[in-house]
Amino acid sequence: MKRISSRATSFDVAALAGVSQSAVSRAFTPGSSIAEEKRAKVLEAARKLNYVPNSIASSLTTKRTNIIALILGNMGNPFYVHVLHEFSRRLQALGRQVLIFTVDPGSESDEAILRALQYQIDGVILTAAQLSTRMTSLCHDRGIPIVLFNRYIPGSDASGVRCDNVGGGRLIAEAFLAAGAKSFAMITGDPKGTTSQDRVRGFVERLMEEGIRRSEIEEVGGQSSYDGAAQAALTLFGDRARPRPDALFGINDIMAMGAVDALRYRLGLKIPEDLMVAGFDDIPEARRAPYKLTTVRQPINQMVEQTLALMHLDEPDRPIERGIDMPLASRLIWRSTIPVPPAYRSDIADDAGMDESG
Amino acid sequence: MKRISSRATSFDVAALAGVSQSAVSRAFTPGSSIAEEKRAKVLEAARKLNYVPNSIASSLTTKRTNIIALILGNMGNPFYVHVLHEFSRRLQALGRQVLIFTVDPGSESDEAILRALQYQIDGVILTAAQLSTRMTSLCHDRGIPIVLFNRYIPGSDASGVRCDNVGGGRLIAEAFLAAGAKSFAMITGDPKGTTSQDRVRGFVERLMEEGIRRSEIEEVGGQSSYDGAAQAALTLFGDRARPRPDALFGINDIMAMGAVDALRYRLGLKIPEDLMVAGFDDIPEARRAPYKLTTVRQPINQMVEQTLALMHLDEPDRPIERGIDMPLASRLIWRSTIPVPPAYRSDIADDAGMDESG
DNA sequence: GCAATCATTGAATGCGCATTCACAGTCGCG
DNA sequence: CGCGACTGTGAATGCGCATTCAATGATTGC
Repeated sequence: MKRISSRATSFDVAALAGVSQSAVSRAFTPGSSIAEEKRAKVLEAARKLNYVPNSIASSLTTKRTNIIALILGNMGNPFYVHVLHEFSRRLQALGRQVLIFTVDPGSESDEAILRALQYQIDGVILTAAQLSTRMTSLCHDRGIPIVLFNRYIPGSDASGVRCDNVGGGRLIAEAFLAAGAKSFAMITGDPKGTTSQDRVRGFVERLMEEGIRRSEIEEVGGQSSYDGAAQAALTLFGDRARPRPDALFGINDIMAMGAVDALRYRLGLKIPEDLMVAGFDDIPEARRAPYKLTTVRQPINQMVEQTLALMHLDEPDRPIERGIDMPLASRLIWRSTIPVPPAYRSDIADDAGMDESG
Repeated sequence: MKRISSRATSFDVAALAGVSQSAVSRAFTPGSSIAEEKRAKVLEAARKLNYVPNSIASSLTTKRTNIIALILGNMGNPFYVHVLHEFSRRLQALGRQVLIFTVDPGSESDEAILRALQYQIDGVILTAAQLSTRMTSLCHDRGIPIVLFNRYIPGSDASGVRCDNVGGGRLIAEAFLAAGAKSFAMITGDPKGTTSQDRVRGFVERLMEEGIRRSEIEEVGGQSSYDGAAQAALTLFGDRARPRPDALFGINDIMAMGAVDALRYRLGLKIPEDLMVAGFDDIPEARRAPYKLTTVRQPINQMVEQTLALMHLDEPDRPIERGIDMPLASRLIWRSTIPVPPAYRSDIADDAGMDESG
């Protein structure tokens, strides 16, 4: 059995193939000037030696690692898992690698970004975490694009990609109103996050247009999780003495699901008969039989594409766009947690799941 | 506003601090020989220049990148999401970075491993994907440990970490029998995976000990997903003409959940009255109110620790253990999809969720 | 048929850092 | 008071590769 040298270098391959090291490098670099015959010889030698090019070494000279840092702030929310999956797929297809960092929901991402910078990453995608201006400029000074996913930071240099959360909130208010709701409640998430704020704002805004006062809309904040929302639902609806609102907006699907389960199984309420509920995101779980959640669909694939476009990985020298924020349109998915008013009958979700075009 | 040089190098820092480049390197290397006073001077200069050490460059000399490749074969199963999260947390705490690769469930991981090797990763963790012997030796020849998570490959040099799936399958058979079940069915997953095979084996083995013949145990394979299992459940139970088995084993929780929903909402069956169901894994979703799934808990944290131990990241020169496979004990979590027999009353899950000790 | 162009090629260089080596002080101990 | 044992230090080197540069032979155009 042939003893194979572990970690052969381009020089080893060059020696075996009887060519220069430059030639080996060229053989593995698409588009470089090398005779097809010679390239074949090099590849053959490389195969014999189990040679694997060292990307780390090459990135020393090229200044590109093809690594993208993905910072995840809330893996407990399936929405972000879905996002991770989508980014992973797309970036792999583009020949990029994904370096993962998980941080506690809503906490600072500074440490993670610092670590990422040490690895000379080509870009940063940030979900559900705070971003300091110091880190933003640290990245931008180095020509590293940083994109906020599903959030934006007012006044920040960092660009962001998100859907129209205000509009989405309005859609939900609209749906509740159309279904005849008169009194309203919300379970909100991270109060520092613009995502939650905007959804609330759109929702409230629309209701106020109908003459409902803000003070009449009950609100409870919770941990941005299934359990947090279940807890919040109990504090909102557990008190039998108070009149019960007849519509509940869960600020995202996973929280809406937590609320739905608490309402049904702990308080014995019927949805939508006793109470209508809506979520936001349209995660795959939202359409499962126990939930059939009426919700607003985020155009994940569009958002992912937009994010990649903002990073313009193919033109690394292009100056980074600062502070871009182009909200994408979202749309309402009618299912079963709000009675469907006649005018909307044709909109009922066929439930092919989250669709590709968004 | 001070114009900050982008990407200062250790030489820049050295110049500003009035020391040699070696000193800068030492200042950032814990445990190296440098006077505290000088280190402080270096760090001060580094701060002024926004210097971030280049891990890529340093790994060229140290031969360690502190990057671990994590190959995920089935992100649709929350179990693996949980696993990813756990690895991410642990590895970050150990000062390692996680490079993610997603591959289609059950497909070859060769391409992903090859990409990982280019980045000179320090180790590979593989979940729910196939592994060729060629890749195994490619890694091992380079001294890179590769650990299979939640599976093993008979005859492979790669070590694996998993729970006692055979024993877990037996626990479930046991539970069904204790609850008085007489006829049985299974929805199985990836037929190539030892995990599914072993669970089936233990389950069938235990039933056969009670005189039940293998041919009497109905089995349908499905896509290893919620939807795949829902589909499988309909083919198993949709035929009203045949006698209905009174116990169904879903090979993992996400599939059991898909089956439960299909049985309840499509076929109108009551669980556990008409039919008992069990899953496997004990994912966080399993304990939610609509499911309350009786299942076998995998000791995730133990498994993660075991995996890290097998990679002995702190002793990179230690030879790699080949073909290690030490199944960890699993245990049954009683919830509501199997009627709890009197003898087991004290075992009912308090449902604090997946616990830390496993 | 000859000069000008072009496609290939290898030697040399540098990317940013850790590490080795030799050397200058310091200290301890007899 | 003196010599070995240490500690701290900087110059020099090399990690594995891409790239530049100059040189070569091949090809084209006229």
